[in-house]
Amino acid sequence: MNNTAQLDRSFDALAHPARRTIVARLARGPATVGEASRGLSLSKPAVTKHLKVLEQTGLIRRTVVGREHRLELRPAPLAEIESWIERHRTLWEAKFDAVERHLADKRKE
Amino acid sequence: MNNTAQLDRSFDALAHPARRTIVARLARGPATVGEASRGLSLSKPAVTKHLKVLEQTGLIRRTVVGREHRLELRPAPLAEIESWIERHRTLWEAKFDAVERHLADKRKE
DNA sequence: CGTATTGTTCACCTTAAGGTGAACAATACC
DNA sequence: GGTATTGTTCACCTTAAGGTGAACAATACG
Repeated sequence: MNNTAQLDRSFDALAHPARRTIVARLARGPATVGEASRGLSLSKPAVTKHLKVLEQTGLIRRTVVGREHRLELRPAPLAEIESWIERHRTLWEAKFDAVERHLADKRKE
Repeated sequence: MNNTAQLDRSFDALAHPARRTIVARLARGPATVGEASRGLSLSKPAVTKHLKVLEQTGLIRRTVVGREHRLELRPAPLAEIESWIERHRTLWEAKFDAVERHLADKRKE
């Protein structure tokens, strides 16, 4: 459940703006390579590499149909990241609230 | 609201297991550099560099008290990441559900 | 068949990330 | 004052990430 290596890859995959753009587009629905990378001013090899990262991370899936590659988002890694963050953020908030309460108690004295 | 550069830095900061470990510890409450990095088998310069990344990303804050540096988590970047992911994941789920409903409708025909 | 389209692979380059040991700085302690 | 502790800075090394143009592969289209 605490798969460090997978989280490494997921965070890393989303650290690049081009890859986040692609993910954001695929969140709107499947697309081909050309569609998913339109407007990113990147060479084709660069796009290919970014897609490979996303694919190996498990963030996207590819189906070759004719000469096009149809890409679709796989949200499981997103959910994993969200869960990791949510866990630690709320833990921190709990601690913080405890301190707040403690200070409030002291003010009452 | 859509601060790409900040998201770049935040995702990147959390992509390294050592930095995630430090963040996880600080979620339990403040700690010194030594405490926060205990058990990570890393040289001191390496720890210093990781802390610098976390600090510049805004994920931690440092208060020098005597010869110790007291570190505390700043959860805002975590919240930003969580929000980005949540937005796109739910968008995808909405699309997915729409397809599911469409298929269900077709099965009824 | 010839050619346009979609995308990958190849060979390469440059930069930055992550790591180290050694030296330094500042505070604490006896 | 001398020394231990806490942490950073310095100088360096190695590897991987990200980028490119050129060539290739496979399908589509006239």
